[in-house]
Parts: sequence; C-alpha cells; structure tokens
Amino acid sequence: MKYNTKQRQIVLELIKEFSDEHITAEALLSIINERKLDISRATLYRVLDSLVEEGILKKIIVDNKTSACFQLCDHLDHHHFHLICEKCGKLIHLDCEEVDELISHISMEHDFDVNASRVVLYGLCHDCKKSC
Amino acid sequence: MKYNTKQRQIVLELIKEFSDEHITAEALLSIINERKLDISRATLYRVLDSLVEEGILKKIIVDNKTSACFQLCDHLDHHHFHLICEKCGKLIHLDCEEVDELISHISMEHDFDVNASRVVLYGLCHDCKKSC
DNA sequence: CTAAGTGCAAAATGTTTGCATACTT
DNA sequence: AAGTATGCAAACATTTTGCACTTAG
Repeated sequence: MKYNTKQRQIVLELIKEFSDEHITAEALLSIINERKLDISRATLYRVLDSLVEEGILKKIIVDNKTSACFQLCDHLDHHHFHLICEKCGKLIHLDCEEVDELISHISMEHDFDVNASRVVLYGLCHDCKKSC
Repeated sequence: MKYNTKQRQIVLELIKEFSDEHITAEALLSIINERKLDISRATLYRVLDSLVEEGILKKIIVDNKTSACFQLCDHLDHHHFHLICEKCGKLIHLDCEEVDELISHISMEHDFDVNASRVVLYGLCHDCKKSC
C-alpha cells in the first residue's frame, strides 16, 4: 500500500510540470533545491523508482548519457516515438503509422511485443544533414 | 595519429572475442584482471573512447543500465537490430526487412536518417509472454 | 499501532581527469 | 625529439543503502 506523502506529491507535480520533456533525477533535484522544496535526494530517487514500478512514470536513458530520464506514461501512451539527433541532440516526437505497423509485424512474425513507449531511434536530423 | 600500443591491442582482441555480445567497460575490466592483462581502468576507458571516435566501436546503452556497452561496428553494419526483453533481459538479434523499410520511410518522409546500428527495441519476448 | 516513507551520511557504481612517466613513430 | 599513451590516485556524477526517526492510514 502506497502512502500519499508530501514528497510523493512534490515529485508528481514536478513531473507534470515538465511532462513534455524527459527530465533527469538530478535536474529535478536542482529545481527542488531552487524552490527549497522539502524532499531529499534519496527520497526523490525512491519515489521515482516507485512511480516507475507503479507504471505511472517511464524511465528511459536518452543518448549515451549516464543518467536516466523520467516522464509520465500518459504522455507516451498515444503511440508517438522519439528520434534523437546524434549531432545536435535534438529530440523529435514522431507520429508515424509505419512504426505501429513495424511493431505489429514484430509481434506477429517474430513473437516479440515491442514496448512502443520506449522506441527511440538515433540518427541525423534534417538540419544536421544539411550541414554535413 | 594513433599509436599502436599493447593496451590498444588488448582492448581490440577482447572486443573481438566478445563480438557477438555487447560488453561493458567494467565487464572487460574483470576479464582483464582475471587474465592479469597489462592495462589500467583509466586506459581501458580512454582506449574505448578513442575506438568509438575512430568509428571502430559502437557505444550503446542497453536496458536502463547506467553503464555503456561496446561492440565492433563490423558486427552491426549488416543491418540487424536488437530486441531486448524487459522481463528476462534477453538480447535478440533480429534480421528484418521491415525495419529497413521503416528506416527508409523515416528518411524519405520525415527527413531523419536513422542510424540503423543503434536501433534497440524493448518489449516482451516469446518465453516471457507465455509466463504472463 | 504498524507498515510505509523519510533524511542523513556513507557506500557503491561507472566514468573522467591531472600529472608525472613511458612508449611509438 | 615530438607527440601520444599510460598508470595512479583522486575527483566526479549518478544512484543505492543502512539505520534511526517520522508519518499516513
């Protein structure tokens, strides 16, 4: 049974505030410190883990960073996918039926259910292609 | 200009030995210690970085691990893709034309060149689906 | 009251860096 | 000789943990 604590609410509110972006634990912590919110680093990590476990947040490692990003699942559930430019780091949200089709194909033909919310494709974006 | 040092050779040989798998720097280090090979942790990281920079290795973060894996580019260039089971962690190598097609589609229609060697899809594998 | 959550400080991981020394070319 | 690479130890960044204390239900 999860308790509805002040610290849990703080995390949820912050995550909602940044729901369009992925945000790292350490980035959340800076905001927490800036705003002098009442939650410690250890608790932040514990709350994030528990929200992921409950299926409220998604944890994802973007780029070759050593830190994980968190995002509300709500914002991921309507099948859009992420492209990340390897040159400029830009994150592109892609709505694309072909990706859904690929996922169906992999499910039917290769017997593997892809978790659509975690699809991240790396490559070169429009702008960076031009400057090559 | 890169020098062909003993340490560089050690890293290349180890990476070749494990070319079917991704392998982390720390895993390499255990092997290095086991076999009493003559290369330090710092040098290992530096050699890995430099091999990535030269395009000989790929660095990839698999799973939500905080550690990067390395693999020879050779082994990635003939378009196969990676599926990782979120439950059992199994890594599946997938040869699938539909993925190539998706990549072409994204290139043509969305003006983004996906780096095929970095495509990793997460989900549930055959075996874990059954046990759900 | 009891299970769950918290803060702190310390530990654990994974990776990077400064600097003096050693090796490649 | 010049430029590059190395080892060491220390620093760093991110995350986890043990433990005593607090809070929600």
